[in-house]
Amino acid sequence: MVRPPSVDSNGMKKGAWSEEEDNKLRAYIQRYGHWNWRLLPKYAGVSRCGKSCRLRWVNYLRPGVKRGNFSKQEEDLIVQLHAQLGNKWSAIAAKLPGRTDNEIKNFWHTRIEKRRYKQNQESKKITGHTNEASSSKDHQMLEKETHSEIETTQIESASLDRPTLSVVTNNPLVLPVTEPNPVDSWLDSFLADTPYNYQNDDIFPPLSEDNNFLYSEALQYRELSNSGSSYLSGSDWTGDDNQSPQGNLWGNPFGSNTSSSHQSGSSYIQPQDQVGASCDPFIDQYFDWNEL
DNA sequence: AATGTTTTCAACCGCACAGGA
DNA sequence: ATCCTGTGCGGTTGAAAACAT
Repeated sequence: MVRPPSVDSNGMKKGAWSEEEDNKLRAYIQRYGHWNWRLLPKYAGVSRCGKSCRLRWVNYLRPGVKRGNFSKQEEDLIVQLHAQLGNKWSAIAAKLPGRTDNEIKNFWHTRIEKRRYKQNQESKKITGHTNEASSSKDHQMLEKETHSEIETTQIESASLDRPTLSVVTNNPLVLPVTEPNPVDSWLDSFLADTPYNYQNDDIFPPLSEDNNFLYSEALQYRELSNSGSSYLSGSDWTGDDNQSPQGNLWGNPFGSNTSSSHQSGSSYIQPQDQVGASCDPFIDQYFDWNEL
């Protein structure tokens, strides 16, 4: 049920993710967090646009993401929340631990909405009402109907806030971002299940020439960045325009002045301007920036 | 067993918004 | 005040899987 892999005009892969890509992305984010989605794929060694990486992480790789059928309780909650919030899938997802907005959206359209459509059609047959509207229009109307039907339903404020992610690392360059339980428990379970031991530096996939940030390229970045010209192509998610990157290209997200905040339920390391280091601590192991 | 149809859901796309320069 | 960039969201797509004939 996934799109076959393909490569766009910018050399970016599209379509289904391979296990190798998943492992690279997961390993990188587990270690460093997602400090900049646009630049992240380069450092992580995946030929994907940042937007694709974010989506893959958020909807599939992120620890704690539940897969499989929705329980009756979850379904009821979705119905109730949709009545309150409408198509605010991310807001609904925030109340269902482990469920993503994409998954809930799909669930709504393929199960709940369809079931109601059928029920609606059946009740119309019984009451003798006919409807000449096209099926798609019917669908849209149904959504409005179902929305208004339960609009008055009052629900208890669900205290099921999605747990947030801890960035787990033992790299001294990375400030650990820790969250209170129950985060640790499910994250530990996840780590135990994964093929890599992400807390072990020796096992982390090493830099390689063909899939990571190259030394020469780093020099080029730095040179052009300092001169104020744009080097990177494809700053948009889709990678199909040529806007120049803004700021922080050489910021060190792992430095002493790193701060963190939370966005969409995960720890988010905010880069701070700090000339003298690359965005990737690995690069710093290989050469002395002061000599450049 | 072969073929056609429907269902499912991962992934794509474009837009809007926040925040920094 | 304006522009630019990064990010997140919601709608849509499309191919595999499941089901029906």
